Amino acid sequence: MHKPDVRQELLNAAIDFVAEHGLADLSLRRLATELGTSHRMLSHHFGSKDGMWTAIVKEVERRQLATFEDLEPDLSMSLQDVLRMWWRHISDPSLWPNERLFFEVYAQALHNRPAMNEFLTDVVESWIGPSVKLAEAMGVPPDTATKYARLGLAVTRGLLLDLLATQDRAAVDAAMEHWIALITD
Amino acid sequence: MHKPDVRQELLNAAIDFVAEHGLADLSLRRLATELGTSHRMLSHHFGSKDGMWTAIVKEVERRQLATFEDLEPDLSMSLQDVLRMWWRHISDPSLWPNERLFFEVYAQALHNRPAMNEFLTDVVESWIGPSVKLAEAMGVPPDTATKYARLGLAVTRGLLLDLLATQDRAAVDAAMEHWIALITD
DNA sequence: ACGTTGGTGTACCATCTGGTACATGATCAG
DNA sequence: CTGATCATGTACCAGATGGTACACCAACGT
Repeated sequence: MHKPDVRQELLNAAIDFVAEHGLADLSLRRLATELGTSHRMLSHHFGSKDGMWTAIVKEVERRQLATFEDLEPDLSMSLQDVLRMWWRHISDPSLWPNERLFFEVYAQALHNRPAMNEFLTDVVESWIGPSVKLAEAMGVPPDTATKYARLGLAVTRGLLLDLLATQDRAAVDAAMEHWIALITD
Repeated sequence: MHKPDVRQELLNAAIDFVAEHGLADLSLRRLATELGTSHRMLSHHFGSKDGMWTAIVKEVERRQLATFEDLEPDLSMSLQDVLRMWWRHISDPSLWPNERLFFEVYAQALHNRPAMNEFLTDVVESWIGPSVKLAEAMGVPPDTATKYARLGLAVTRGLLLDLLATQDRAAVDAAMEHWIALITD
């Protein structure tokens, strides 16, 4: 264990905590205590409080993009089934803390919080790109895919917000099923 | 000017400020300074800091619901035009600060912030209800309206998030137009 | 005229905040 | 072994925070 990369371990633990409890009004000292270390260590490894938040935000961005990599597009599946698989994957309760954190960072970035300025620049494009690519791989014409991608992203995020707030799995799943039926009639 | 209801005036001014600048990591003293008063006054009129945030959140909820009242459903219009009018209304830049604040409160409520616990209970239902009522008034069958309402809410909020982040009016409007075409084909 | 009520200002408190100077200890290269 | 590097711990700082005690004053009912 020469280099356990303590910084990375601290970062992972920190994200787990803020994903569960939020990052608003969170002090370095409180976070450090929750992580079993001291605020002195967080300052040391991340430079400052802003450095800490910046690192967290970057990791949140990275995890968001990684969501796509977890998905293996099986070309033998129907388009409907790929969409269903995608929704089942992204709406899994194990991802809820990450998604709560995603929306919190999103909202704070909308208010020009210092550490989150760059978050918005790719928050839409970085999803539309892979979506279109996936759709094209499934045989959807490029212009059609582009037309649906932005709307599909809105549906996904809107229904996620709904699910996180109401936890009404049946109703939200039904709405997604309705969406899938609408675009693959 | 016997009772200018200084509390309500302070609350309105406070909401204008937090809508523009966010409420995370905002201290009573900073807010008071921005409002031209002292933190002593905010404590006096709202009881405590939590009382202040609670009052703000309740007002945000109230304003959200009031969005529907601004809309006059003209039964001579086509369903498409009503939807377009609704989107033009709710996506107007003058409402952006309120909507940024709405999403910030939403995100913080997802993390069980003390003053925002009750925010989530009606955040979906309170929109679906009026939506269904409006759709029925336009002649849409009740079960169809219910089926579309939840999905339509997700589309609206998802595209609002997109618009607030990218400010790409043309692309987001096109996506909404695509949605309207999908459900009114 | 008088007392009451309630908005406002001043001043203070204990606590917490982010940051840092300094010391200690562990690991590793030479 | 020795020196260097880096993670960690202790202790402190100046500033900000939420809250509050107290005094003051204007408006009001009587």
